[in-house]
Amino acid sequence: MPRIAPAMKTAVTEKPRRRTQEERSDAMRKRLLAATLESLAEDGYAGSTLSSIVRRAGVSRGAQVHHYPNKQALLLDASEDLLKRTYRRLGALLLSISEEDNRLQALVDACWEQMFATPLYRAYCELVAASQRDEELAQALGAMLKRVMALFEPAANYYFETSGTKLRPADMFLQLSCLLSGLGLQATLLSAPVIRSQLDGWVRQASPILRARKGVTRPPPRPASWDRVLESKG
Amino acid sequence: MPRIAPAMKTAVTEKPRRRTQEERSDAMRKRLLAATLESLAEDGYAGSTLSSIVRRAGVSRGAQVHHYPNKQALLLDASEDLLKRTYRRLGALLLSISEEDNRLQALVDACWEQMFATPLYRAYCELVAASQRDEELAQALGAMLKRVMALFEPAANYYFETSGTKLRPADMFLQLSCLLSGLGLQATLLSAPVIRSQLDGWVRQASPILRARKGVTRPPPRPASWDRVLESKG
DNA sequence: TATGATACAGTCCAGACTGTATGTAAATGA
DNA sequence: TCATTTACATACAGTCTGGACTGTATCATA
Repeated sequence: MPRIAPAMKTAVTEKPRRRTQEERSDAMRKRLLAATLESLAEDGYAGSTLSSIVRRAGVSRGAQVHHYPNKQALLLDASEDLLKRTYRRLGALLLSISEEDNRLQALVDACWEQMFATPLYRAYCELVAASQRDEELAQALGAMLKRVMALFEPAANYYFETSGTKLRPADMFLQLSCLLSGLGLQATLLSAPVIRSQLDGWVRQASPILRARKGVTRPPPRPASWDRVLESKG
Repeated sequence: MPRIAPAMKTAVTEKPRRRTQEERSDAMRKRLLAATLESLAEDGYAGSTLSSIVRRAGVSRGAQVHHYPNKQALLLDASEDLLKRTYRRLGALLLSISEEDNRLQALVDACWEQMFATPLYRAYCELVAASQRDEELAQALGAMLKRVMALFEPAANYYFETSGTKLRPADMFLQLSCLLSGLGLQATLLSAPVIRSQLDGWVRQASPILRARKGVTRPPPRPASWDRVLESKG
């Protein structure tokens, strides 16, 4: 396989500016993690072999083994990356619905489209299934779930209030997340109308007891945990 | 490896009554299918190799290849078997709640414990995940889901009635099934109290609009499709 | 009972996967 | 600028998998 000669490289890119070691490592890890999550979503857990991942990332086998001593380490870090991506999406989502008038419907639709009907959620499903037989992975995912719930909970209670029930908004949205999980898992087996009707059904059923707080038109404050997780990377 | 000599075999069992070819085949297939579903639940899709399955079934590699030309065929038949088992469980479940006073709570609890918090559901999850990359399996599972829903729908409308909503009982229970799917998927990641509160939460929230029909104390009639699916086997 | 069909057992093999070992280029820092 | 560390590439070894193949026991039937 002919590789680009250094001379030619510089001739083309003009300024290949010598990258620092850390930059190189970060970029490489980023590529590997992205490729891993892609592979999990598309090829499944079993199909995500190290060979296929590095091929997808366009790097050599050696690069992977240099950054991750074994497959398990790569997948654990990929889970971590999955959490970060989820955080970012959820943050953007909560922010985007702040100025919707039908906030509940908007939230449900956005959650479905941006969180559950996505390749990232497919990757999550694969990891959850695999965690059944991988104690370490199970712990990582369990902690991850807790942290996401911990982020979502205050936001839910900030945006909404319940009436005529003992359930708090956070409980309702936990229910929603379970519902969306189930729908997402079987999305490819169910017809689009069935999914649509389930989403709308939940909204119709929840709206009498779940109201958007009046006067709250700004997104909730960023919780501290947010920054702790996203310290690195943009 | 010393195998039991035929003479010894007869001496021990006394009446080994020559089995007919069909009996032998059925018994063998039964063992293979049971082992396959077990393996799916315990070892996952990737871990369910032919070697591990035949080992679990206690038969030779040759037996499997004789009855199923390849792995795909075995898994497809295992999906079919999964459907049959689900049918039986659901039937028994619907029958068992016919004489409960708090029918809704009983149904939800029974569904969770007997349908979703089970190894069989784990096997289903593995198959669903795999169906993402196996068109044939996806079709089989999709058809299966439809048939189960078709069985459940009339039963739901038979036992229950809704009030104050456009949703029919069947819609409510489809929502329940999605909720339970999501809970089941992540059961090992969630704490028991969270699951419990979700189950109870749904009941509390659904009970105002979902009432058990008065006077209906007998199980729904067996639909015709039932017998078509369970024609063979007990 | 003889003969063909069916059911099952055990083995072999090509390919694939993971982990490791070794070699080369790039960056660091003294 | 040069030695040393870090980043990456390539080759290889050992293991496992699925499918093909061969041999044997059991059953159906004429």
